[in-house]
Amino acid sequence: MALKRSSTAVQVKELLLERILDGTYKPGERLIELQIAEELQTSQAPVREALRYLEAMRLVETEPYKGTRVRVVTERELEESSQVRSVLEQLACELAAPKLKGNCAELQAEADKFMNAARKKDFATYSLHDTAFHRLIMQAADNQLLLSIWESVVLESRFLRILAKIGGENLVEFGDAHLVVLEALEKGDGKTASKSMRNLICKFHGLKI
Amino acid sequence: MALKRSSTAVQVKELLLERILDGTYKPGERLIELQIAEELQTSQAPVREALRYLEAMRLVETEPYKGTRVRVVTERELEESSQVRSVLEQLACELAAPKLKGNCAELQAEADKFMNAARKKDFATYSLHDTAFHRLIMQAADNQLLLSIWESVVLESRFLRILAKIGGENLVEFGDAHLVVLEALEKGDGKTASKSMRNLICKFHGLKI
DNA sequence: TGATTCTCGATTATCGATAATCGATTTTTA
DNA sequence: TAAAAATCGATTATCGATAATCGAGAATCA
Repeated sequence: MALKRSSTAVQVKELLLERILDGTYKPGERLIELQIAEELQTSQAPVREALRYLEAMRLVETEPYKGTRVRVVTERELEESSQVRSVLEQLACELAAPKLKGNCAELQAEADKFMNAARKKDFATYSLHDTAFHRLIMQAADNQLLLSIWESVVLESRFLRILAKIGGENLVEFGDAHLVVLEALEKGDGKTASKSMRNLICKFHGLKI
Repeated sequence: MALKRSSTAVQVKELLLERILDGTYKPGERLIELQIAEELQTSQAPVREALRYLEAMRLVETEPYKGTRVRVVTERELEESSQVRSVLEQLACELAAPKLKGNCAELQAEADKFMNAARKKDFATYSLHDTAFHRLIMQAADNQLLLSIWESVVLESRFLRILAKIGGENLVEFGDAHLVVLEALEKGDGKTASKSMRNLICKFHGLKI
């Protein structure tokens, strides 16, 4: 029963992470150590450690004596992360295909949910299940490093911004493209799945490759 | 002239990083905060922050109240990192090809050096220039995220361990495989370069894909 | 004896205080 | 008056001290 407690620093990290992702802290906003420490009834040291984690995750930037800010992700960086994501997911499809052959019930369930949301133009729900769909594939690939890099890249390319770019009109089309991947995986055809996945990410994220 | 000072924590991080990579600290070895602090004439706090950086880089592992150890990279994880590396470099070749078309002098220089080392079975020199060769391509891809992930993955898959697996006998063959990539890049043929690169990494790192 | 509890030194986790630095504002100076 | 210097509040960087916890061995007990 490895229920491990976690240090204050880790808890602070989790909280700050959540707040950065849900937009409580906006891009560019300063994170003031003593303010956070006081709010969370702790001291400066654990907060600083938490910020070092987030810095390594590229979610915040720190300059000596100037403090820490939520990183502003530029359009260019968003493109960069989509490029990287496309090959990470391509690899995941190849690796996951054998395991998912004839075993795609969970994937199908998520696909149903995001297709439903797509028809209703419900971005939030769409995003939730789309991400879950992709994460299932990443997990099935059974490569810890791949998964952990993917998680951090997905954080970087805040999904909602990508969806905004795709636009409500194309949401169904975008969802449909996922079904091709799903079919290929169901058949265990990693080659097709990985190609389709890469195309889907590149196409809808506006990459030319 | 952005010569920025760096905090004690960053300096400590750099030092520990160096020592982990050059083997001063062996895998599994404990890093004791107050010991390091005393050695470096600083206090515990900056050392802890440095360890948080290294933790996020997956170079060390920390358990609450048990301390921090240099991570032991298993054979399995080495494979995982090679898989990831193969697609990162594949992408880099695609992206870098236009820029490197007819502009591969630097790459050629590194290739000459590692081929020379390969013939002499000089692992250390080989490793140096092989890494430089790959890094030039990664840099030419002009994607900061890709580069930074690649750097961390390369750290993870300590190169010398990979080379040991390849063995002195095959070093020349391994080096030769790089020349195919080089030729394709020189022609600006990203498709061929990226395929050859992926094959080369997979084949010599013992992956089946 | 074999298992359990207790004790203790080592180490990590956290805190509160102080030093160093920043940026903005005010004051001084030429 | 415009530039330079001094000042000041806010914040980060670092330190030293203390609390919490761990692991290993000693002591205890059945």
